[in-house]
Amino acid sequence: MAELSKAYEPAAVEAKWYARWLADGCFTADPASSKPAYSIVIPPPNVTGVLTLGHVLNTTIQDILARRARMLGKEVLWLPGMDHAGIATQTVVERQLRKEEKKTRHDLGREEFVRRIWEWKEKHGGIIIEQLKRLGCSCDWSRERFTMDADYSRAVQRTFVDLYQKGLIYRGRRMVNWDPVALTALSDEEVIPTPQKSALFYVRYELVEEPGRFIEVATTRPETIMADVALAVHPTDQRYQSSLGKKVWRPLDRAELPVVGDEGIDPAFGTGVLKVTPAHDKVDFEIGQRHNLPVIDVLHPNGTINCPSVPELDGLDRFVARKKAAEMLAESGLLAKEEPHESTVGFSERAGVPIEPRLSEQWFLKYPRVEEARAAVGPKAAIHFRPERWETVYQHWLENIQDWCISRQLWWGHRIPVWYANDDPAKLHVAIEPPSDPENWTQDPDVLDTWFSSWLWPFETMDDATRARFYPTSDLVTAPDIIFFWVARMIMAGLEYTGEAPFRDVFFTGLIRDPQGRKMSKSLGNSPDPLDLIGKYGADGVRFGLMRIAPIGQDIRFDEKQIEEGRNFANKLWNATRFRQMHGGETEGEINPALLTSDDKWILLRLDAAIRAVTQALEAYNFSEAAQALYRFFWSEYCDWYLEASKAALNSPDAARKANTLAVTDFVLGHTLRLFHPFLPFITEELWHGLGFNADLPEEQGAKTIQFARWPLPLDAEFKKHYGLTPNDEQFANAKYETVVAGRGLRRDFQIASNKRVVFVLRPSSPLPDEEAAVLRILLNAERLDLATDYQPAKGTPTALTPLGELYLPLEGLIDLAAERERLGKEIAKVEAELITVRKKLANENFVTNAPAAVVAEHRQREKDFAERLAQLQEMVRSLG
RNA sequence: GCGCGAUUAGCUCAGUGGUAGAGCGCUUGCUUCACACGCAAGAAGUCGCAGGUUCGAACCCUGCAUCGCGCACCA
Repeated sequence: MAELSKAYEPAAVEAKWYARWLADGCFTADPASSKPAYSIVIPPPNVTGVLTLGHVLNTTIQDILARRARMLGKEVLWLPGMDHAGIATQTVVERQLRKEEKKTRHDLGREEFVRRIWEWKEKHGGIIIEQLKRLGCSCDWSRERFTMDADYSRAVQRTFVDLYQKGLIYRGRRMVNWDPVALTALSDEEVIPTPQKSALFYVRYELVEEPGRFIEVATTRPETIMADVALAVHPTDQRYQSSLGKKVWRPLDRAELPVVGDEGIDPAFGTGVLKVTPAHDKVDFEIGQRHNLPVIDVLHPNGTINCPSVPELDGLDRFVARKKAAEMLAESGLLAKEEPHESTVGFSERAGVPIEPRLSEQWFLKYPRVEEARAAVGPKAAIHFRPERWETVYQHWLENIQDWCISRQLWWGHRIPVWYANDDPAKLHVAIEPPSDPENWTQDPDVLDTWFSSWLWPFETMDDATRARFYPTSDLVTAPDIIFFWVARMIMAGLEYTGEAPFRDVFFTGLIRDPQGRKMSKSLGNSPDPLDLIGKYGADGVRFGLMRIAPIGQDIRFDEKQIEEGRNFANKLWNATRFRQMHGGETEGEINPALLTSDDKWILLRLDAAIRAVTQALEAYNFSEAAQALYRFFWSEYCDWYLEASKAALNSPDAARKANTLAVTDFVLGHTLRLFHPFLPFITEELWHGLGFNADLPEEQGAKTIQFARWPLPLDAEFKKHYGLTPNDEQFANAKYETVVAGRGLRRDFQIASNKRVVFVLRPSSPLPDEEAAVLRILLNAERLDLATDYQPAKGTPTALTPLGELYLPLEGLIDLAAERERLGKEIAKVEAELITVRKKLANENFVTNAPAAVVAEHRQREKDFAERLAQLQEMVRSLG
């Protein structure tokens, strides 16, 4: 056994073991293995991404699942990879290009720009992969995938062609969400509705037929007036009956517009009149369609005004133009008023600017297998969501699903596999391979939405042998904000292309917030760098700290303090193990049942309870509960009680007794390390070897690495019988520990420092073996513990009633009748209060007749105990005189 | 407007019908031969509010309030 340092130093340990695991191929999944399969695909992080706490939470959970599955004897595949992240990546490289070379992507041209992105990817991409390794993630790196890999790209294009041939993909001129910064269309899901303070402008439109009479229209967008093609009112609105069918003059860019009636108008909003601008609003576009109105587009793709007939506005940015247009209206007396207004505006998820509804030619997908996808998720269906409430959200989205705009006006991504004939653009060639006479065709310039590739991730990342073995995957761990983007779409793609649901259990994590409850964000700077945390506290500390506070599906308030606790816990584990090591010897083998102490039996029973609790919590995906159970067992039960109590045996001259205690210690530690391993992979591996638990094990069961050691099973009835573990043992040990607490209480009450060696006297209620007294003495940090059935304390000697008898702390100079009387008085008051509560309950006939018998019996027992105790305490007071 | 979640000790959170819990923080005492990233002993809560069901409610039901999140609307 190598000697362990005083404090756990994670850095070297982590680096050493991760390298060893990789070298030994521990994470590599073998499709030929005969073990049952377990698989997870990682939600592929963006190639531009760096590790966030959200990733840490997410991947730690996946690692726990994967490592536990290995310990359960499964063949595990945790398949990692990255997403090419169309807009994000293109934006990063464009920014760099502008900064370093003062060029745009158009200066380079498409081919060169894409080459630059690949260059960037090789150089800077995938930082996050190295960071995941630091965290200890047991991914099968030999199978790492990228959504732009050649064969993956081919699969994406094949999917496009297939869906086109099935008639599900079509091209159309539609209203889409336009990002005027990234200059591309977006899907509805990429638009974030955001409340905005703006202004409502009341604009006066003069009636053509009745000069001098005006209709007032409330609008938030005066800069689009030039694109107005009508005014609309509700057909039954009494106020405007006389205007229906008449015409009005359009301000700014003077023209005659009809006044139409449309059911879609809300008479209660503004003045009840809507200016119809089909080119720049989805609802207006629909009204325009219904009334056969023209479409006038007055915006350039980048959001500047395109209206040469109004030179004052032409070329201005849309927001500058808004102010200018309002000023112009005011000058010409057509602005009745302007009032503050709050409305919700759609923002581009990526560029962070308001999107612009825009009519354009795009590719759309009519989702396949919608009904099957709905049926596939539910309590009794193939896929189960945790927490279950997300199933409602999923169902609701699928119920109201709209066609998916899948084309993007970007250069970085999977090129749409469509060619248009040069002599007839309506003639299409839709195939993975270009036409045989490419000079006569032009390929569609657009690429596909990144999610159109991600939705194939669970199966297109696997080769045939891997897929045959590991698909469908077992668990998916992700955040609920991508239910629509990713989870739902993967289910549909899985059903369409594999005929199966792509996973069984989906675990949704919570969101990590800062201590004030705000979302972590770059702009707030409230997001700590997980690598800094790992450097400071160790990967195990970060993992355990986070797992302990991550309740099922609830948002998490992050505080570095919690990570510090994780680190402290790892250190505790380290030192408790070091204590074992200091008592030398090789790992002990068989436990001799005849030599077991009550403490030994107690800790074995506690271990049994911990194994059950941890296993049960993990099976329920309740990671924080599992971490709590481990924490409590190891720190409060093993370290605080067992380890201290075992010092009695370890310091005794009886070698057989000492060896047996070490055997129990080794049994408990060996099990504990395995229970901890999914949470704390590095330190448990180090200690597993440091203490030699790997010796004598077959290779597939932990000789080389603890990750293949068997997951602990609860102690079965046979084991308990063989070692004579009964509830009585547990009760006796508990009585002993209660006695210790009472004795320490006496110290406190009489202000005796905890390090001062004192003499305690116990008048035992039943005979107490010497070795038990020795344990009491050590736990009380006493010079001596005298057992005396006939002990006559001096009047006023501090006395505590304990389950093992009366415990005295006789010290010269401490005898203080008044103090002792007061102390006893307080205790009597406490017991009396409890007694009253219990008696009240028992006096209630309804309770006695209706409550379960066991509950009533329990109350009766308590009444008896309290009454007895009270009598004893009163007797003690009386004896003080 | 509709829906979902939260509300328990100063803080972060467990606790689904039978004596209110943990960690941190706080107070006090300890460099007790594994650990000061520690040990021991404490103080600390009308379980958001109001009704109801029940012998009994933090827990079940109804309503309300506050905070957060979705969806819809948004001229």
